[in-house]
Amino acid sequence: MGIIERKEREKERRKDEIVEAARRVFFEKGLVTATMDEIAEAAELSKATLYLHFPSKEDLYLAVAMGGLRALHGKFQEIIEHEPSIVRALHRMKEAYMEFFRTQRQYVQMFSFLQMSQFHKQVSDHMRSTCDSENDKHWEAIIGLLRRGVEQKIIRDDIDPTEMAIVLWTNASSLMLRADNEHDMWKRRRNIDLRKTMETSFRMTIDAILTPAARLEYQALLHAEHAAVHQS
Amino acid sequence: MGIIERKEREKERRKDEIVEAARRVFFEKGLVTATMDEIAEAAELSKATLYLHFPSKEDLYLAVAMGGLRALHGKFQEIIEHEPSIVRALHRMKEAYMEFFRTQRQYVQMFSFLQMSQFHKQVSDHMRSTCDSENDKHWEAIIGLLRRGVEQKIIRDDIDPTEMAIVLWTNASSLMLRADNEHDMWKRRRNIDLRKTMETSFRMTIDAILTPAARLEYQALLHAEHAAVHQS
DNA sequence: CTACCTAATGACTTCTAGTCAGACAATGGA
DNA sequence: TCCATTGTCTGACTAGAAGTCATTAGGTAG
Repeated sequence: MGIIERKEREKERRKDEIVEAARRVFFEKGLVTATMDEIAEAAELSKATLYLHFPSKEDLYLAVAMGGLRALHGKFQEIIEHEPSIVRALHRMKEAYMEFFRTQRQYVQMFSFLQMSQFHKQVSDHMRSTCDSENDKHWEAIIGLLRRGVEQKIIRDDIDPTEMAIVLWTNASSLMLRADNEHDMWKRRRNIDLRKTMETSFRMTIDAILTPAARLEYQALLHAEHAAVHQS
Repeated sequence: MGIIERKEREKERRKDEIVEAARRVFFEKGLVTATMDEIAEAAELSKATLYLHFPSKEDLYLAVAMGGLRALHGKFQEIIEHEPSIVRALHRMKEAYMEFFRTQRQYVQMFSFLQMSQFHKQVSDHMRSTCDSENDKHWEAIIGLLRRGVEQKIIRDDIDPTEMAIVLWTNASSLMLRADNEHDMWKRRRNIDLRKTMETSFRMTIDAILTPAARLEYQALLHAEHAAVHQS
């Protein structure tokens, strides 16, 4: 009869509206300072209605974070599917990663929250498993790419693709978080640019896992880009 | 007259008692779930008394975390001062680091909290600057060691000691946090031991920053240790 | 027109961080 | 010995926000 489906759709849309309102409020105030009343006001709904759709503030926060993760994952997927060169794909994923957080800084803290299990006091099992499967997709994509790299002899065969995916992603995230919090402090006190430190760290890791031939390709790529930047 | 000094001492001791009680409660329940009433009970004081000594729950939490950081820093300092070989010092610091968090897992989340600025809603300026100077000491120690490494041609001279200190510490911390949260998940789903991943990541980074001669020393050290473990 | 179902809400409860006026205890002087 | 002072401590309180629920409103089917 179609009415049920329409209601389903409307319910989903309502949920999305709430998440979008929550995103705005959380972006501005962060998890702790933002209140459900403020989010309700931003969504032009009553607080009780929010609780019809999300069982807790933390669930709502995670829904916002998952939206961000999906967006970033989409960019990665796009690169993985369309870039034939694995070396270039890794490089472009790093660029996309930097760009994503440069333009949407607030996701840095949100993604880090996923790791802070002691703050997950009220997260529902349903949301937990949603996060889980979303995360799994993300890991699968990166691990798959590295695995292909090993098969194609781009990446050394004594490297475990899964381990290396964890190392790359975890290191990038944590340096990004530090940059988000302490960028000015390091610049001021010790004249360190944490953005550059991230680049250094990434480059070092990639250098360490590539086969000699691939390393040459990577260095040529960096060199070309360097030249291009200095030309413009 | 000595009485003032005695009062000072008693006040300090009282503060320490509160921190110790808080540590027990925070270790058991984490920042969010633990309540000031519980901590007051554990300290055998009223809640109002806690607030005479610490202006907020977060301040108290950070005081506990700083106690942990001081303890770890002490172990590092000990190694730095007494171990003449920089390669061995780095290795022993890694061991001390792993051991510290193996025996006191709860500090993993606590240290990570330092980076989650969005949760610092009520931290006093005084505590902020205490953390700051405590952190600074810690960084100075690691950076100093790496700088000596460069001077002694143990570490490659194109490495910036400050940058590398940040990379080493940040990467270790973030993998430790992931291991704390997701160890079982990775073991179960993909048969990955995150402890080993941490070792791999550390070894790779050290390998990448040492000069060729020092790298031989490092590999010999790992080899000897490996043999010793297999013998016992 | 009525019965029903779902979405929505205002008013409510509960919990906990943080406050404050006043009790209590130790010191020091008369 | 007694009083004044100072600093420590606490029970009872307030404020604010998460989460709940009985009730209302609006659309749908018979």
